[in-house]
Amino acid sequence: MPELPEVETIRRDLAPELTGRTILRTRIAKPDIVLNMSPRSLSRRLRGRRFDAVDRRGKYLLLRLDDGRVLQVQLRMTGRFAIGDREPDEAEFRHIAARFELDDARTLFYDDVRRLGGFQLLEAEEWAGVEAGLGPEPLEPSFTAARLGQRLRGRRAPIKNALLNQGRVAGVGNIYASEALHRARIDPRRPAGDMDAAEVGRLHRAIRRVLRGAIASAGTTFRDYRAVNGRSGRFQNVLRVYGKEDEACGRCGTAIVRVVQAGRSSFFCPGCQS
DNA sequence: CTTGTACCCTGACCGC
DNA sequence: TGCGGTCAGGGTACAA
Repeated sequence: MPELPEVETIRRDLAPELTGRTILRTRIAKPDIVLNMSPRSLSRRLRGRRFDAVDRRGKYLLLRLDDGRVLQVQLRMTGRFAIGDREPDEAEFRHIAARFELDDARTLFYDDVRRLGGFQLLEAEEWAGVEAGLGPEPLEPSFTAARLGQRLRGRRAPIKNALLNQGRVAGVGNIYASEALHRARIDPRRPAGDMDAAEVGRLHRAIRRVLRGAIASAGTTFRDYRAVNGRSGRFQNVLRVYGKEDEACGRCGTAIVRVVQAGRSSFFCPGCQS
């Protein structure tokens, strides 16, 4: 799925379009994308509701409704949105799973090839419970190097795995974990709790730089990710290790290697990441 | 508590 | 052209 920068890009695309709009009708084409109730029940509860705000927390997109409930969206690997007054380009959006008809004669379309993503309509307290399990938001001022160090203290798991754990830090996924570790010159296999303060400091900086840079580039389109209405990101042009197995490290020239950690690919430079 | 594995689902790609 | 294996920006339910 989209990681934090991709979800943030989608949030910025959707916020001005949805805020203040009312949902006239919801049509669910693929029932398994509604995660905590029946599609009928979701449609019934959304009818007549207005979007008050479009927020993000970690990789969750939060469509806040005027009845205080939150329509929580997880895009996982292949979730996408389009909005318009007609069906989106069929070549790009061929697995439309949900349609939300709005009061301005347009429709919000949700497309998801693999259907790993989906929607949950939550009461405010239910969302608060989910949110309580998430780690700090890495671009907030409250996310300091000391806070990161405290979140990693005592962890024996490899640092790469710890970064993917949303309860440690929210929003970092497989691409940006590898990219941040390369910029911080830290081996992804290092036990998370073993790093000294200087290393944690470098990692903290690197996480923020990478995520900010990726937002400024409207995300990374490595494969499936698209912003609203099919726009690609540009951060793939400046990746340093992700997907670059056997290519020369831009910093030291050593060949980038790929290893598997927790079932996911990690890319790093054995020459300058220790 | 931790850590690893299986699984959800479809499609693209590679070697045979 | 087909077939099987592998892999994919994610996360959860289990078992050990």
